[in-house]
Amino acid sequence: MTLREKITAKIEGLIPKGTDVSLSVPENDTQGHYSTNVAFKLAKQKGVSPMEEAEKLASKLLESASPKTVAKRLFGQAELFERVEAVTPGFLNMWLSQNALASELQIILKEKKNYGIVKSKKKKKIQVEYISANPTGPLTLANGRGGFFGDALSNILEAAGNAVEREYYVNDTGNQILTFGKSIIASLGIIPTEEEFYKGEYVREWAKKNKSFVLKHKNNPMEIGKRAAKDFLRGTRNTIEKGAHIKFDRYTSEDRNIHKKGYVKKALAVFKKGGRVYEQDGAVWLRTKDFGDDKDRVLVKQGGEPTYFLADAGHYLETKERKFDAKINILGPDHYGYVARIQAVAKIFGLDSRVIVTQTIRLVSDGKETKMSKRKGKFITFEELISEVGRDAARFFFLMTTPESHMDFDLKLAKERSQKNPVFYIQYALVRALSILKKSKIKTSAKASLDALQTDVDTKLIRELARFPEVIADSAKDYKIHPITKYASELAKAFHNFYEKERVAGEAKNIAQARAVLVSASIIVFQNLFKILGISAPKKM
RNA sequence: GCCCCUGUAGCACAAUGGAUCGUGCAGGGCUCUUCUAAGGCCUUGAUGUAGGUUCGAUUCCUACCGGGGGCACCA
Repeated sequence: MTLREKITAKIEGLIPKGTDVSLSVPENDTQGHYSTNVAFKLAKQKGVSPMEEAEKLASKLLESASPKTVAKRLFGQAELFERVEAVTPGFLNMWLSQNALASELQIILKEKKNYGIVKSKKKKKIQVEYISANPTGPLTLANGRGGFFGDALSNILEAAGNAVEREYYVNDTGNQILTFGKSIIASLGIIPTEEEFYKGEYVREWAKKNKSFVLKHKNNPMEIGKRAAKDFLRGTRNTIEKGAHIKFDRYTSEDRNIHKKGYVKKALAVFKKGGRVYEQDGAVWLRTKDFGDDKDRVLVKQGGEPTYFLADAGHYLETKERKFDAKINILGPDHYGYVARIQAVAKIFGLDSRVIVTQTIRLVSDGKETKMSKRKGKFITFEELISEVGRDAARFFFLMTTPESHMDFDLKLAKERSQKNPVFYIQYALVRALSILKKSKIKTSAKASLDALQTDVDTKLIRELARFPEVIADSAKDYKIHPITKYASELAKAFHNFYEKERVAGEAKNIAQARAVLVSASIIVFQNLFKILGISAPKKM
């Protein structure tokens, strides 16, 4: 039970059932360690003044604590609050007791790497799909953004007690691969180029490197496209896994896992059986309008060929049949138009589905916009970003923002700023913590008395540590990552402040031992935090 | 034209309908005899415009003015 849950439970016990109690952590300590606006809600229900309600609640909270206090003290525990105050116009501010805070440290020491992790009895099986870039070239920054987001989101959902599969869906067949193959042939001047061909430098490079293969199969562009796609996917996997430390459990092949396993036909059969399709102009359409889409969508083209959309439907059916409770799909902004139709499909299959659309990254250079285009080959690749600014800096930089923010990105500035990236500030805090324990040579004992942790700086650090499970829980609920990066900065700030203001080595024994516990707990939380964010936990810098 | 996202300080970003709008970078000033100064402390500076709802609006609603993206039998 987190501190927040303990407080919430206490308040809920004093008010009518069904009233939502929400707690906030004020930035200013004079407004309490935790604060609630529940008095406003109660006042509205009863038609009285919020201040009156807040005052009543404040005295009740203190009363409810006191009868048990004596008994609790006998067992070495004290009450939750040190102080509760009602403040105009009706806020209820609460300060935790030193004992309540200190006991949280013992929990951290006991749970170690499980601190902040929810042990769920009924795990939900969730598939998270991200990146899924076409294997027709290098990864873009937008791919990278989605990749970092998906990776961290998967970590968070796992921490919240779910079983997560991280999936990369590879479109390794169909029209795009055909076009890709043709583009390669055209890049050698064998056939004339066309508007929709891929024209990046990487296309020509691959063609040159594989010239004999291209010449041999110049009448079979699909073959060439598939071969090139395989090569690019290998490069992509290398960038993602080794370069960016983005993990995947499964690379699902559209060709092998979906088409060849019959899921495309199966999906169509389900649609037909459910009366969701009709024929028009020689094509087969799905009634996605029934589910809020702008228009109905084609499943089978005039020539009898399935659309990508139908293949994607097959993919969703596969996910459903593999017994997932939910699927989260993280798409780039260029796929926005796709959301309504794929959600329609999910609904038809009865798959709990959520689509998160990340917004564009606008590439700027010296204040001017540079257009990114994969087909024209004008873009900064994800790989370049990682090698220029480093993986931890790149990851943190992207995770700091909400997915729906439109970022302006300047590689030159990013390089300049990579040295000043907040991620180093946070990692440095861990390094300092490790250093303290190493230099002071004090053994951390879980049984050490923590009464000596009395200064505001000590208390502030404990409070930040105790927020960790709360932040993780909130993020999992909202599918948001950036609050965690913000929390990481705040925790690091509290630690650096502690480092400057208080000492461990050289203090009286009881203080040194208590602070050693505090430092150990900090190390545990930093390490758990870094694991979830996917950044490295350095031992020295 | 229709749909989605978005407008906060010089820059990049935060803010479950809550209190004096936060953080980093940049700018100005202080700070290493002490567990790593990649640190600490102080400081300058912002909600696109006009209405509305509310005890309370950066947040919700309307209009306007900007920015990005999407509107294929491509994905």
